[in-house]
Amino acid sequence: MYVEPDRFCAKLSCGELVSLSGKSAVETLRRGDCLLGGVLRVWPVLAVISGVLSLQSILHDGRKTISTFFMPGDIIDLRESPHAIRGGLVALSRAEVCKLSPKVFEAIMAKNVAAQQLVMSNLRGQNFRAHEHAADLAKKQALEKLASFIFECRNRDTVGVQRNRVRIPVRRVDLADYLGMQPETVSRCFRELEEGGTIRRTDLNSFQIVDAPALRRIADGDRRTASELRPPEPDLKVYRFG
Amino acid sequence: MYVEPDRFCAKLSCGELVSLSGKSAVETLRRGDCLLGGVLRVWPVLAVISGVLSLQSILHDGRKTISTFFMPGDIIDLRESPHAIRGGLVALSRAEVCKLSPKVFEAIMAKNVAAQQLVMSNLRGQNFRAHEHAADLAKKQALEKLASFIFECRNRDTVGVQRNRVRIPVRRVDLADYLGMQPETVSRCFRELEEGGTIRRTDLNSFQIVDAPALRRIADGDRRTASELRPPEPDLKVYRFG
DNA sequence: CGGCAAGTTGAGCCAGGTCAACTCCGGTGG
DNA sequence: CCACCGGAGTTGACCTGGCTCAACTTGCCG
Repeated sequence: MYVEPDRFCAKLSCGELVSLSGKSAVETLRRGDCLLGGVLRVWPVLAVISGVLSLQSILHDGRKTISTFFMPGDIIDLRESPHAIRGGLVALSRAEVCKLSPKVFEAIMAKNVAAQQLVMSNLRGQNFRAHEHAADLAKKQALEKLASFIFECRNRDTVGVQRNRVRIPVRRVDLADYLGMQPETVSRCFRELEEGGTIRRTDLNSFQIVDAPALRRIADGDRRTASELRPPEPDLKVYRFG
Repeated sequence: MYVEPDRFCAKLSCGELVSLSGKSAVETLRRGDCLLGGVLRVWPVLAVISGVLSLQSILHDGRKTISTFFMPGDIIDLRESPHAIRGGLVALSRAEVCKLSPKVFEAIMAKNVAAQQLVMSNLRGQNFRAHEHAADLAKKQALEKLASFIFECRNRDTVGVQRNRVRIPVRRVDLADYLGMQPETVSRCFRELEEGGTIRRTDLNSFQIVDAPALRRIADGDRRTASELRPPEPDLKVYRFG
């Protein structure tokens, strides 16, 4: 599975870190703070130190979508993203980002192989998650999307105290915007999971996975219950792709 | 806007290309051919030479999703994608891919700066498109998604004969799987766009954009018609993010 | 203990999914 | 040349998951 890379800044050799710091700056954001086009054109490369950021777009009539969450260790590289206009990079909690000068960043990427591989790996990870997320959004039902998100959340949690304790690091509204649903629906789905005995909530934003296999099955769109599974896949379906 | 990079293979210096070729191979695929987990673990890095490939996932009950299209010039790097199991890389048309040895690929990335930047840029482009796509899937209606796709399609078309002639390079079903809707709905939306005078179809898979601004407005979720736009935005809405 | 933001619950409705029938088209063989 | 076939796309009628709107509860902070 995806392994959280160490923080970018911590990985560089000393001299490079200095030259990097020379032209970059750490900035602290409060929830709701938004970096828009102007800033991002000057600083299109950021490293997330702490907190959660989101890339969001706003439709003309106010519909809001969060296309991705950025978490500590992520390198945000928006140089190929000419939009940044309708929408922006928004902090969803208190957050620290390290603004990197693209020029210095490029220089480091060119000569420090370790840094380069780290960044590449992070980028691939973002890509992978984006694809998974697209698959979730496209065809899954609300409950399935939420189940899927819980796993995503668990996999990304760096603190990762115990394997089946999960903390949602964002508000319901943000979660809804990320999953392409309404906060009301998110709420109903949480209740359904809890009533089905799949999770048990502790406080508002954290809970425990009681029945992980069942949750996995829900996330994968498998509507069978545990009891229906006894005969271990007698009919092995073969899918014709294309 | 996003500019299609040249083909990977064409950009490398001669010696590197040779060393690359030494451990890689071009493979020709027919529509429906599918590269699954096994192959992808050995060859997780591919360059698309021609044709269209798709990354797809299958839910347990048969629901299929295409999370992304890969087109000529794209570098497919699935090393951070441990799934590849439920789903796979499927050719949507006749296609040629160049299988790259990860080891050689890494070596080239480490020492050839031009190649490295090319690959990085392509990866960022994929990321950007994935984010846009997620935004489309999450909150847009069917018609808006289709309009959005038409622009994506136009922007990526390397042949790009004329700016407002568009060719859809995939079947309806695949388009539906990509946009998270049913082929029937895609069909209905095409009709709606045509009846509204926004596009004019020539043959089944290609058409002409008649009213690009209107199409843009639809894609952006702006339901006003051209006539309602006369007063140029008198009320400038300010969105509060977060 | 007020006051506000966040989250939850309920009732009604509609965009788009589903299913089934039909059309259109390119290829194949008699 | 036409008859036939199968895959692809389209159309219509019906139904439902989740959006909407409004009211209510909970939690947090001074």
